[in-house]
Amino acid sequence: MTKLREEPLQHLEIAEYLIHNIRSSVYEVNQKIPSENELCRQFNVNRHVVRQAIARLTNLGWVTPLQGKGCYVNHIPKPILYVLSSHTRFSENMESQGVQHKSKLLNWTKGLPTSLEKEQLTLEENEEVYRLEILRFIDEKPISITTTVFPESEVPNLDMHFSDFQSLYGILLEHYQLRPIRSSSTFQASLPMMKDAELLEIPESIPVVQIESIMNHPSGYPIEFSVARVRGDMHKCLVEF
Amino acid sequence: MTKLREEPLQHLEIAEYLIHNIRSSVYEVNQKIPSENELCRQFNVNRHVVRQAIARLTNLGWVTPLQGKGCYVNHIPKPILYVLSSHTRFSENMESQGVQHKSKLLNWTKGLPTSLEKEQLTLEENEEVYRLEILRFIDEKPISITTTVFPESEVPNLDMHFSDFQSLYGILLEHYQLRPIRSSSTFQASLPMMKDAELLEIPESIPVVQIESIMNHPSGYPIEFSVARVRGDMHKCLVEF
DNA sequence: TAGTGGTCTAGACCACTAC
DNA sequence: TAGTGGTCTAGACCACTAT
Repeated sequence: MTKLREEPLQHLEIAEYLIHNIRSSVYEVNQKIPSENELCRQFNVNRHVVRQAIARLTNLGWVTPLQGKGCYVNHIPKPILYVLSSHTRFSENMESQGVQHKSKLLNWTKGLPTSLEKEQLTLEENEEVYRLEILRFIDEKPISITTTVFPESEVPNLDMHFSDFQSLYGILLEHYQLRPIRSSSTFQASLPMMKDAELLEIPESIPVVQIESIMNHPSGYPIEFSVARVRGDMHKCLVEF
Repeated sequence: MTKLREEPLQHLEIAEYLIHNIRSSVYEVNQKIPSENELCRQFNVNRHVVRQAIARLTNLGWVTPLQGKGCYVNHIPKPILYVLSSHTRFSENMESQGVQHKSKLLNWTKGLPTSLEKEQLTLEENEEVYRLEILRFIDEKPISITTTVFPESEVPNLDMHFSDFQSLYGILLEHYQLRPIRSSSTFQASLPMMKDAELLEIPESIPVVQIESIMNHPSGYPIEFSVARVRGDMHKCLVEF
């Protein structure tokens, strides 16, 4: 009996075949790739091998399998440009590019800061903070989750203005005549936490950029510390010097 | 016959168990986790299920399996801070933090630019460029790959200075009295290309930050366009305003 | 030689979707 | 009901490492 299989790594070959077909639009965006059983017949391999190949594509963000339906080719959007400067805000950035956007307040708390927050905002002992979690959308698709923290003393009764939440900076400007100025930002690529991946509707293996920013009061002291987790594939950040 | 299995998703449970044990240092860094067969016995499941769990950990960057040896817990380094400003360079950044670093010229070419390069460097028709690929190390571990492009006219005979390559900016300063100034940078998270993942010695599922920079001549026109792919887990970029 | 991870086959049952 | 992807079992052979 001669062995049918001469070269190993069939799952890699199948993965490459599939990626090639996606790249060359043989399988079109938002359409299905052939079913697992179909690919088994096509390559004359066990279903497990096909599933290994598809797992690879899923991890790399090419496709999303849906139980009972099929395995769909993802739409990889052209990344939105986000200009990082001392004065730019999310809304302004999106509007300057003519992009339809939206924000949603996921939840908020008032209480004692973490030690990191305390340090970044140079808070006094026992000073309380407002902590907001905001989910932002572009073209109805979630793009980022931001956790942002203010000293309670700077924005007293902030939560009174949360009904019909639209824009954080709208609230600050309207009710506190406050226009925070970006002092510094750090950014880093990482994999999302499971909770963030769910909210952003991406698999756990799609990277996010984590952007930590410190915003100052116009008179110079820090009043906001925020940590944003942004879909890496939808977002490109620009800094000019 | 009662079914032995009541709840599904055993591979997820095993993955969580393993991650928990890594977090709490039951399995220590640079040490092995139990072998696949060991875990099969421990959880009384098929080896395939255990492998699914380990694949998950591998994708998330927790462990690296080595054929014939075992599956080792990765060391997740504290990210190096890289300050992005108009004048900072890689070497200076590393030295200011007292970090041992090194650069290696992987290869270089001289020829016509791509359309992107031509646009970014505002080149004339048929103007040639030097294109260098540089691999950088911190503490002997690869951290980034940079493709950097110069108009040939700005650095004539650049390749004459590549023997004993140490620092790109050293060469520019010594032989051309040139100190490029950062004009703008964009950054974006993504998964590495296969070739980059190999050079950076990371699995394909570990994210990288892609940083595109345009550097100007002191008199203001662009003379360098570079694209760096940096290990996301080893690198944190700081911008001050 | 024994143990490890890498690959593959063959077959089963389940949950979900479409019809 | 048929087809899809999700999960799991049982068993095999391979390549590599340690001894």
